[in-house]
Parts: sequence; C-alpha cells; structure tokens
Amino acid sequence: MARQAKLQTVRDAGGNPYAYTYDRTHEAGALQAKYAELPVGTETEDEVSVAGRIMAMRNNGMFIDLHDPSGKIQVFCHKDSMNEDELAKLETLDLGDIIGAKGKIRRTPRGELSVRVSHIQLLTKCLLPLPEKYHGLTDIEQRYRQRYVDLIVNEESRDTLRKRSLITTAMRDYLTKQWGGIEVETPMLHPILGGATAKPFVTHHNTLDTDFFMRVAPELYLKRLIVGGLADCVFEINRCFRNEGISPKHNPEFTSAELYKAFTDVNDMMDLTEGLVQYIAQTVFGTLEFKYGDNVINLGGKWPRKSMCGLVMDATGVDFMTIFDAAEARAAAKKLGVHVEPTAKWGEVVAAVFEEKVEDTLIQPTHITDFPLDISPLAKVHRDNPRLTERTETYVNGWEIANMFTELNDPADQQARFEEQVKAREAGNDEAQMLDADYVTALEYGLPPCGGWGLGVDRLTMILTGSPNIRDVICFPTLKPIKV
RNA sequence: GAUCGCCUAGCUCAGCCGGUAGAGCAACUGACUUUUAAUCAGUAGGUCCCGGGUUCGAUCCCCGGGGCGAUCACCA
Repeated sequence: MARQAKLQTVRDAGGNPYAYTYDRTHEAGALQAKYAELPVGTETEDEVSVAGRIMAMRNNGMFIDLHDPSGKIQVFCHKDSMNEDELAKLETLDLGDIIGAKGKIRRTPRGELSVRVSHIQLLTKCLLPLPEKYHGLTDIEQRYRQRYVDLIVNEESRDTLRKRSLITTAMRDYLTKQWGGIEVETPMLHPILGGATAKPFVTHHNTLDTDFFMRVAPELYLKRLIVGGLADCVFEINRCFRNEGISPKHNPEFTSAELYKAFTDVNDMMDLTEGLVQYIAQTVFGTLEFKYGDNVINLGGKWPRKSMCGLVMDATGVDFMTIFDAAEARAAAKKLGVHVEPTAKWGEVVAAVFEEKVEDTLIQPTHITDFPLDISPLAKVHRDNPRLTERTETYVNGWEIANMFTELNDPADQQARFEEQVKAREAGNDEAQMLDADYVTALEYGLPPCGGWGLGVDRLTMILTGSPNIRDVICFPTLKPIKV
C-alpha cells in the first residue's frame, strides 16, 4: 500500500492522519536520562507517552525507532500488549511518519530502552520517502536546498545549527551581563550607504518611491544611539547584506554582532573579544581548544597584540613605518610581489602586503593593531601616530573574525574622512562609503569617547563547530534558484 | 566573473572502447513478534540535468544552456 492509500485507510477508520495535538508525557532524551540505570531485561509499570518521527522499523513494525529533537527511543509493538485495532494501525505506518505512542517503559534483553506500546497513533503522515538510512543525504546541493530533509536525517546538521543557537544565546548573555549592553535593532533599509566598505544590495520602496540600500553594517545607527544616551552600551546581533561573491567563507547575508560602549577604547574592545569568545567556548563547548581542519586552535589566555606594520616587517623585512611616500610604498610592495593599484595610498599598500604575506599565518588568535588611517574612515586617529588609527582586527584560523576601534568622534575629522570616501567613490570605487551628513550632525551633538566592536557570528560558529563551509552554519544559505 | 570537476531510480552509488541502464537501501507482495543498517523470497521502479549536433545507434563524443562544488578574483 502506498503512502496516500494508507492515509486514506486511516481516514476511513475514523482517524485523522493530521492530528491536532498529542498528549506527550516525555521527550525521548528525558526518558533516556531518567532510565539510564534501568537494568537490561527489566520491565516496569511506568506509563509514558512519546511522540516523534519513525526513523526505522524492524520485524514487521514490532520495533520502531522513534526520533524527536531530544533523542531517540525504541517503540516496541508486541501483540501481547496491543489489541487487534492497535496492531492493525501498524499496517498504515511508514518510515518518516510522525506518531505518538503510549505504554510502559522497559529495557529489552538487548539493552535498548523501549516503550512497550499499548496505544499508538499516527499524528502526521509523511508522504515522501526519506533518504537512505545508512548513507543519509550527502548531496550537498540538496542538503542546502531542502534543509528540512537534511535535518531529518543528518545528526551533524542538527547539531551544528543547535550549537549556533547556543552560541548566540551565550553571546547575548555575555554582552548583556558582563558589558551592560542593551540589545537594539536598527534599520536594515538604509538611504545612505555607510558603516563598512562593501558593495550593497539596492531595493526600492514603492509608496516612498525611493531606493534603499540593504545595510552593509549597522555601525552608524548604533553610534547615534550612544549619542542619544539610550544606554552607555548598545549591541545588535543581526543580518548584514553584501552584494559580493559567494565562497566557503562568504554568504551574501551574514550575521554580525556589533557593540558600542561609551568611555571605553580599542584596548577594552580587545578584552571584550577575548572574554566573549572564551566565555562562549567554555559555556557551549566546555573547552578552549578547537580542531579546525589540520589546525588545533587554542583560544585560551591573553591573545597577542601585534601591530600590522610590525608583522609585515617580520614577514617581509620591510618596515613600512619608515616609508612616508605612497609611491615609495607601492614600489616596495611590487618588490615583494604584491600587486597594488597605481593609485593605492600608503595604508592601502600596507594592508595589501599584510593580507598577502601575513594573514594566512594567523592561525592562533591574534589582535592586529594600529590599522592605517587610509583604510579606516570611522576610526579615531592613533593617539601616538597620525598615520595610524586605534583600530584592531582579530584573526583566528587565518580569518578576520572581529574588528574594533576607538570610535572617531570629532565631527570635523569625520566630515573630512567622508569626503575622502566620496572622492574614492567618484573615482569609481563602488565600495566606498557615502557622506552621511546626518551622522556628522549627530557627532556635532557629541559622541562620548567610545569603543566599538564587531564580530562575524558565522565565522566564529564555523571555527567552534569545525564547519568547513559557511553554509553549514546558516539554516538557509543563499542559493541560485534553478531556472527551468 | 574566470578555470577545473560533478549531475544516472526516492537516497547512496556502479555503468568498459559509443551498442539502448544496474546494485544496495527505501517502496510493493509474502514469511517471520525480542530487533539494532533486522533477516529471507519475490515484484516494481529511469526525461541518465536540459536543448541541439555527429553517428546506423549517444548516459558515453561535440556545441550551447542550467545547477552544484573546489580554486582564483572580490570580500567579512
């Protein structure tokens, strides 16, 4: 009998193949824990009811593996415990059906905790066959396109996405309790592109007849909240959108955490990065050591803080701090085999050399401090050097996972930096930011000394869960629709 | 966007030199009420990603298209 026919059989017998509810007493995981000590071969008089999806059936339906999100329990359908009507229901069940089962707890002679069923009920018919039980669903495309099927059959997928949820929960706890932050939500639709150097998505509001950019970063709005004194510390964990290439490390929509706290600076933000990541690692995973590919990453202790130019010098022997002329810097880069645009500024050259020669080597957590002014339009000038800013990026596993700075709060300086961005934009750089005059106005009202911080939630999750592709840590990653 | 690779039954995969498609699991029929990827016997199941071309004949060779993956570019 096919699934549709069985569904009809259930209806004909007066049942509902799509039940309204079910009175479940226990989740599978709770039973496994409660009866962990129940000896092999023991029968009990403890009545329970469970509900979940049929993932395997053996011996003509006598043994059913019932899975729910908490775990698995065997359902034992023996004729001595079931009347004829109940036994007949077994005929209508298929792999994948969601059922409820009621009966007494026992542990079989083979050691499997089971419910000796007296009453069984189809709760939701599954009309499509499940992927093969042994190999599961391995086709990577189908796993992402039909995540629901992937989740039904692949424990690792469920585990990774659950871990992600635990990670963001721990993150909220830490930012709220340890840093006194309040979580806020700022616009996704931005009239002006700002907060990061990136290509945007453009969308349109009909009744306003206005184009908006999907935000590339929430930064400028969050700092406006600090200006307003909504709180001394605000944070947001939410989506950003960048219209750029897709890769194992890039999804067009990704989740960033950003935090701003008055009366702190970049040094405090480095403490935040370490404290947060270590807190998450400990509370969610109970360890500070993580395997990723061939690397073992140790998140413990104080992470080294090294200046970008210093690391570039270590790697190449070239001290860019002694080079003041952009042309000279470009020549030095060329000598090192690093390609830079003929118009590249000193800071852009340094960053290019850093990315080429240093980035991949930063497997263990490292704070890269003292970013060049040229590539940091929203960061405050370094208190000791006008060519640098108080900006740090944190690298783990060769990836940038966090970016932080002492926020630029001098409106005149910010105005000038925006104008530089506008010039770059007019010169054809479609990633350059726009002049946000209202943001400058906000700074004119006064942004207190302020540290700001952002972290890539997806990448952190990849590292902590050992996921090789960013899509593994996103429930529904961006895919190209299939054209017919 | 570029290069390389992949796409065969619901799922996991074979398929030789171009001769007209196979297995395991799932399904269906039957046996079996203490199984653990249950077992045993049998049955059925295909737009070989799509569209052209070459050929007597194309899953296979060629061209175009689609989707996915890896690497690169861009970037977080």
